[in-house]
Amino acid sequence: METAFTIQQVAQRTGLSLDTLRYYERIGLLEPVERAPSGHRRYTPRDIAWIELLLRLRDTGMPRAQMVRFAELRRQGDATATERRLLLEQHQCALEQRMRQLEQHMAALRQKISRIKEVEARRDGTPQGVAGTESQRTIRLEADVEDQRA
Amino acid sequence: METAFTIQQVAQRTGLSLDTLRYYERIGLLEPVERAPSGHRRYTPRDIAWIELLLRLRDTGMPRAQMVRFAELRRQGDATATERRLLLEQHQCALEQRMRQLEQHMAALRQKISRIKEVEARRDGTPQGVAGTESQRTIRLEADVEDQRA
DNA sequence: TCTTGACCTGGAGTGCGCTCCAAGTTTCAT
DNA sequence: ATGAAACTTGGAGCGCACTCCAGGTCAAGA
Repeated sequence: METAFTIQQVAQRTGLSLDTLRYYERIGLLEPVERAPSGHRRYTPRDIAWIELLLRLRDTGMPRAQMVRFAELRRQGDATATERRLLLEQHQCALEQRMRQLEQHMAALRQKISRIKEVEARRDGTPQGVAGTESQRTIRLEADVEDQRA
Repeated sequence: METAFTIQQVAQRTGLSLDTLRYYERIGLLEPVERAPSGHRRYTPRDIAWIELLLRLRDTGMPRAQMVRFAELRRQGDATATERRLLLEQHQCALEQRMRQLEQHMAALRQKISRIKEVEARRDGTPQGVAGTESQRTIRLEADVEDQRA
């Protein structure tokens, strides 16, 4: 009737370690998992789905406290649906903002890379006659580093 | 000739704390900063530019070891330009991948939110006659949570 | 001169998110 | 029946990235 998974199987499916799974339960991210008569944990597909959601939230930078809060709300059932939705929407906003910031960082990074390329070009492309000493070039061209004012 | 900033000023400009600035110097992210005769740190605009680059790298998730490596290369001057560029390009790739992953998480989040909205709609939109007990609804509708199988 | 505030150093402390360990069951294949 | 593998618990340990503290020096205005 109900498929049940061992902690090992869940670890494989989710990529979490056994220790981490138990740890998440300890800190309240997972509600206490069902047990076999032996005391071994038996995870339901629902548990797995929940873990997968948690991982998304974690990977998108949701603070631990917020995740615990979300887990608590979930335990209280559908009555808290709106509150949970608001929490997720808030997180969504934060994530959007974060992504915009990353875009900006990316642009700056691209710029930095092309500045370094210029340095490389000057270095490789101006081999007038014989090779000058390394130190001369080193001193002359290091300017790229401080080019970063913007 | 050369503008110099106190640690306080740099903290304000960069958003880092005094302690963090000193800490970065200790672990080699910043090369030893110039000192006033008194022993107080005097940061140059170049230092600030470097810190700003570091912050970008940090905020885009570059591992600390890689940042230290990058700092070391920079100290060695233009001779290491290519190596530095490769390092940045590698980081850029990692960042692109990360951003794609975030997009996916974002999509999943949107889906999750609309599922919760359905729950809310069922709850609010089916007030046939009188209000039923809270507990009844709670049990019936909690399905949304395990809907997360994909 | 005195005091206040900015700065210095070395080192200890913190919170997060695991990760590892020891000592003791339980399960399972042979 | 036996031994290895899987599981349990409570608690200690770890790496990161700061953050705080004590005890001292330095700078500048009343």
